[in-house]
Amino acid sequence: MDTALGSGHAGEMDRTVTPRQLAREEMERRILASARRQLADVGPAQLSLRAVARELGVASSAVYRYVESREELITRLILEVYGELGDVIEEAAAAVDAGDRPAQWRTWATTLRAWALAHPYDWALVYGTPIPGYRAPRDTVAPAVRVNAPILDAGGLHADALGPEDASAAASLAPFVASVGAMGPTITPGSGFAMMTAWSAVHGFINLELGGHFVGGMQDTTAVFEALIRRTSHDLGLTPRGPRPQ
Amino acid sequence: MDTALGSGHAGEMDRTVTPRQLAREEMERRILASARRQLADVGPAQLSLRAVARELGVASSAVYRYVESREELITRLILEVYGELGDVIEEAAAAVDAGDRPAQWRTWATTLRAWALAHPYDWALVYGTPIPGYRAPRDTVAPAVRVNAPILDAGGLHADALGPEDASAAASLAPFVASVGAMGPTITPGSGFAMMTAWSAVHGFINLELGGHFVGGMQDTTAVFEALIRRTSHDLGLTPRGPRPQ
DNA sequence: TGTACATCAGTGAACGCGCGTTCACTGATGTAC
DNA sequence: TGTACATCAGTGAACGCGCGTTCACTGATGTAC
Repeated sequence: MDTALGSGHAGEMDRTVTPRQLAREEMERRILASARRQLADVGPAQLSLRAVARELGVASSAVYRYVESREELITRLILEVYGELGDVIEEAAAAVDAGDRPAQWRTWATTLRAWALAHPYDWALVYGTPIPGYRAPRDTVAPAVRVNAPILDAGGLHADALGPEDASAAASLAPFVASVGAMGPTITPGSGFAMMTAWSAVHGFINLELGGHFVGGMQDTTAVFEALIRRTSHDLGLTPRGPRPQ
Repeated sequence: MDTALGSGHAGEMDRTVTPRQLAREEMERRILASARRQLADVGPAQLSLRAVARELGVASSAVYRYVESREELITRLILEVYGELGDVIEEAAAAVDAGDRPAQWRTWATTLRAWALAHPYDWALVYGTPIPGYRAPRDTVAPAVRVNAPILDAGGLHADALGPEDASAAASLAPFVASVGAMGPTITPGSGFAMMTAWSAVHGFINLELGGHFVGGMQDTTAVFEALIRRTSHDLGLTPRGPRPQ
């Protein structure tokens, strides 16, 4: 069967795509997809290569043509999950006026939470309790940053939440301030701190909600989360005043 | 061997404590202790009855004299961990002037974090990613509340962090407000919300720190956490003004 | 275009290990008379 | 105080299952001449 791809006599750079290569890519996709499905049933710690092979109707040893070890499969999953979440977040951010910083913050937070609730095990894989005995490699850092990039771009520039008594906190945040600066926006330690605090609040809320720790305390967690977004939006200096203590 | 315990002729209510009973209690303790130790090595999902038996130098079937199933062992561990954390928190709270609410808040938060860093797997068991397939029973609620009791008592009374646009959040918090009220202090939905937000920020910070998500961003996480405490203390209305955005 | 050799996806058996739970049993401890 | 019986902690073997990883192999696909 002749397709339009890799046309004519095989050039030197543009190698013809062989059926074998296509099959390999397809199988690679299927392995990752099956592992993702399993993740949702049993959690990262119980993820099993044999079960993946079983689901694909293939000898368990066959999987080793594609994956070096269970550990490597987990790493690939983590990368994939970060990548997907990054896509979702970026897509949501793109649908909102880039200059409207409160809207960007709100979008980031609600998208993150919605994704976490829809894919709790994917969430757990990247933001949950670390898997015992598993050590994430370096390649994991870049895709993790992409998830947070929109809010670094969008917010925190006006807040200054550190006072004189927080000097050592300000100093400690230097690496963060520097790495954000390297991405474009210049921020102060104080706004970096406001960012971290808001980030913590959002993560904490999501984790407590997923862990069932709000059960019996809140009727509509979404409504409370929306209020949390408004409040952190003030704290980040994105929205003027609003209700304050005292 | 005659001890002072259960003296004289065996009364009707005050049963003599037999060696068998003592041995049973001792064994019960040893099983839980061994399981706790294992938890720290392999995490909740991999906790194994056989490994506990092995560590105690006992046939694996012997454990079933003390524990109905793996599931029940996990429940017992959760209760024990909540209990211990509750003790630690209460002890710390008692060492601080009960009327000094900012100090109470600070103590609660630093104690919680210190305990989490010292016992990451115990922390994970109760506040981490839920164990796949495990469903916590009801008895788990009361000891969980005890952990948070000191701050419900100590703070949030002055904050009102909800405005008119947060009406549905305020309504949603009714059960929380009611259950805090049942414990003694009367709070408004707004201060309940401030509490939840601060609680989320503290939990989020601890989880992100434990997950290694701050690595490379902060030099001294403790200093930043201290700043977070000061900030949430303002937000709870415990400390007057302080640095503010804008 | 046809043949000879190299590559490599997938097989199936095996190694050596782990797990939770059950069951018939032995022997020590506890209790009633 | 002594004997007869009941309780129950702990044993060891077994059931039936799972796992990650290796290895020699078959047979299809790809490549060089």
